[in-house]
Amino acid sequence: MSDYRPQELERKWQQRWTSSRVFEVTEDQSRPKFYCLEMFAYPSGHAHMGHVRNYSIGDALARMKRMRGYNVLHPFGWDAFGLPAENAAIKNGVHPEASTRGNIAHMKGQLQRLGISYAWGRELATCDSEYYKWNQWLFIRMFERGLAYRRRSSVNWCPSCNTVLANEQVVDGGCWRCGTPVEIRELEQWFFRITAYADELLDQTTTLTHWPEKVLTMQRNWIGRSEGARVKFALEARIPDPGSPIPASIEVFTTRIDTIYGATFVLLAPEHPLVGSLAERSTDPASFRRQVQAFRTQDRAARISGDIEKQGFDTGFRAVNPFTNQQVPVWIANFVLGEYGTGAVMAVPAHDERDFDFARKFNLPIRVVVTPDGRPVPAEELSEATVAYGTLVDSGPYSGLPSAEAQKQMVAFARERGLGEATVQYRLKDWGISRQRYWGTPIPMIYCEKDGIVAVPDDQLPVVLPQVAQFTGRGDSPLAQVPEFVNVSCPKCGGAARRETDTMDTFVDSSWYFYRFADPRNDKMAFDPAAVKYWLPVDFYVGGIEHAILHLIYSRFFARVFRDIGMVDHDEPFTHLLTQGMVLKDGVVMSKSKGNVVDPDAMMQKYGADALRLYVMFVAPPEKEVEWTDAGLEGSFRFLARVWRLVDHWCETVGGEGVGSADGCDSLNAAERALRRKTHDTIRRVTIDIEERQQLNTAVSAMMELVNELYSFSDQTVTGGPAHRVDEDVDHAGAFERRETICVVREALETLVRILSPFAPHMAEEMWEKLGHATTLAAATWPAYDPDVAKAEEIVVPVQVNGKVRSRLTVPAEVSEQELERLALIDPAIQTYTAGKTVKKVVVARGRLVSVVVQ
RNA sequence: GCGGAAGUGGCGGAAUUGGCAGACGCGCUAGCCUCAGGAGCUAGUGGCCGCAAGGCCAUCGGGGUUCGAGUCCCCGCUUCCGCACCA
Repeated sequence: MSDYRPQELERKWQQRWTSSRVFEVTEDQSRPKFYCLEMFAYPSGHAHMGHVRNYSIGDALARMKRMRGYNVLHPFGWDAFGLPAENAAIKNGVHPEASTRGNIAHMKGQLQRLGISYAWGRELATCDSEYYKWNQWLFIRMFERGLAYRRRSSVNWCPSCNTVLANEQVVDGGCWRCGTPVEIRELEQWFFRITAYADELLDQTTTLTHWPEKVLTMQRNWIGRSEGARVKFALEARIPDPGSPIPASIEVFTTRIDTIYGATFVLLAPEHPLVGSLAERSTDPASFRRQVQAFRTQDRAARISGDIEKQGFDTGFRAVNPFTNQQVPVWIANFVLGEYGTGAVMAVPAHDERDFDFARKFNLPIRVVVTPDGRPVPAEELSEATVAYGTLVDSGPYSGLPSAEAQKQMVAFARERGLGEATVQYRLKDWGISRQRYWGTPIPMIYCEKDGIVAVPDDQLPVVLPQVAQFTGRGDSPLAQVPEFVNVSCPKCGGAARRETDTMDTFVDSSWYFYRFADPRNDKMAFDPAAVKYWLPVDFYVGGIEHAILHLIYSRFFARVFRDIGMVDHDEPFTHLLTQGMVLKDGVVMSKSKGNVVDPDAMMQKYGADALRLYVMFVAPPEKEVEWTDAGLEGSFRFLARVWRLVDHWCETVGGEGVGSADGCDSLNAAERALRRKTHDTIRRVTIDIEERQQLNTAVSAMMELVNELYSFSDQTVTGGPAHRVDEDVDHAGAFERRETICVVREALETLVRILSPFAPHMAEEMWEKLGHATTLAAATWPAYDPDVAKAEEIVVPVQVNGKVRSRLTVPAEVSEQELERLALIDPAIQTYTAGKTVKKVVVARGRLVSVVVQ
């Protein structure tokens, strides 16, 4: 008898897996491939429970699929560039490269102790020039195609991180990383034209049938397509014209052109390009500018704290509603967004809540032009805006038309007259990728006085990140401090030029790493298209919901870019997405600042990696949040110890080479048949739970049931089952004379060990060995389920009378419906309820239930 | 406000197509074993009534469909998540 001591045996099997290279793969055409991927890790220094859960889930699937005969690619890597390493450098002077390498080494050790079946031979880190060289290569391809471009723009600036943020990285008005309120700055920036793919990214969400609905919804909302029209409102010519000419009209964007007869004023965003000219020509330019400035500064800060009051002022200028030909006042309003649509809107107070509030506050006219039934309603009767579609009233020739039809005709009219046209607006904006930081991929561009913006020639890639000794945290790009980096000769004219000193957003790195895993050591190209064609798309991708927008939309964008430059032949990179829930402690996310972190290393030290893995999969379905409890982990440990004792008890008796089966035994007694049935039914349940449902918690439950059954079987079979043997240490081997018992138990144990191996691989290997197998379990075959064996011979069928269960019939599984009905009606317990009453109806659900209705 | 998901014992959670609600585990109770137990084994564990057999009530609340509803439909409540002045 030996006790379950996970630590030693886990080390043993980890070493064997490494030395036998069982998890390394090639493009084996003879087997179906399966690409199982967990989101790679930022090397923060320590793996946390979220990592443990993420990788345990992925590993269970990878190991199971491998045993099912798939050629499984299961790689891991490091999202190694990023701000924390650089901020640490500013604080304590350790170079980001050094701290990152150290963190990777430590975390890799942790993951190896967890026993995740990674193909470590394919490991990559994005901070290696062998990797980021291809970021640069791809950037240049995008530049050539107009998908990467440079422009001056207002950008989100985090004053704490001292760098720019993409729109996707601004959360509640603050930095996604540190929460500091975001400021607006004007900078020259590089952008990726993700909007060129907006429609495709939106439309193809419908093809992602194995993605969580929640993620698709979030992406759809983020892209935010809305169909409408741009319409020009002519500016009144009465504007005095000292100085520069100004546009003759204001273009507005609207989704409700059918309400244009109710457009009684025009609103401009404080950022609208026309504002300067209007100020200049206004009666009091100084006051005009002061008010605009107040709105501009107010905007961001106010948005963080929540609602802001609607404010605005009359510019004094007038525009003409092109449908009514009436003059309407032009106001500037703090709630109109400069970056959406045209930065100008036609205000229809009767049919838009915001415009209604604004009109009421400033006493502007309201006109009702759409009603549910086409009957006019006086504006005075409105207590709030009516936003719904209906029938037009007081709308000239369009009166009486339904909204939808009116929209069509009005757009057509506007187009004919050159007043406007149908257009589509997106909430999605181009992806700003310039970062004024050091620890990232240098943008491979050169600025020449003569030739302008010039790409670094391919044969000069990579542009290697230079060594920088001092990290000051000042707001400018650290690379600008390195003259030998900055000063280059122009690749075109050879004259003096300077390099771009910004680096790329690290989300660029993570947008295509899953392709690189297919061919990670290629030094001629980003990846061999043939290797990617074999492995991609990723069959199963596991990661946190926090990447629902950022990473997952950028990756879908990059897949299309690679497709359009001819390197991949699919549209979508991830077939099946599983977003695992967070691991909480005391109801909140574990974090150092809250002091509620449970350290995976400590848990592995105490209970072993297998128990930890099993626990995080058993505690709840993968996508749910879970609350960490030590007691739960102990329970999982106890279960493994229970399995251990069971196998320990039986192994000498039933062990042997080759996988055993009870197929040949045809003289099984009832207990043996029952155990076989449970064994095969467990295979069925666990297989479906992992492969089809990813419901890992119920897979574990099923195995626990089998173990419970094996214990009772042992108790029935021999005096002193495994329980007693612990203390008595008696050799019972001689007690088993029945060959059938040995066959059935062996089949059950070999099944159990194999289906448990995706969850507790080390212990499963050890038990597999104890059962007499010389080859590694990691490469063993998943047990086959025999439906005939799993089928019960006898079933218990409940019988209801008027909806309440009154009796149970034990009948042969093959029993007919007629026979079931007959048996139910003659059952004494049922007859006590039917006596003296009329049986109105009997419903038989074959194999499930009999329902008798009496009156 | 808009959009999404979900409400089941003391707790985490089960329940194929509408078919025995509460699998499995945690916790708790009792017994056995033990020098000891934070080990192991056995049994019990939704509520109420009952000595018992058994009965009644129970899946957020209220209606409905059905022989039969946690599951389907309608109304309402609550919670969580995402977006949020996007015209």
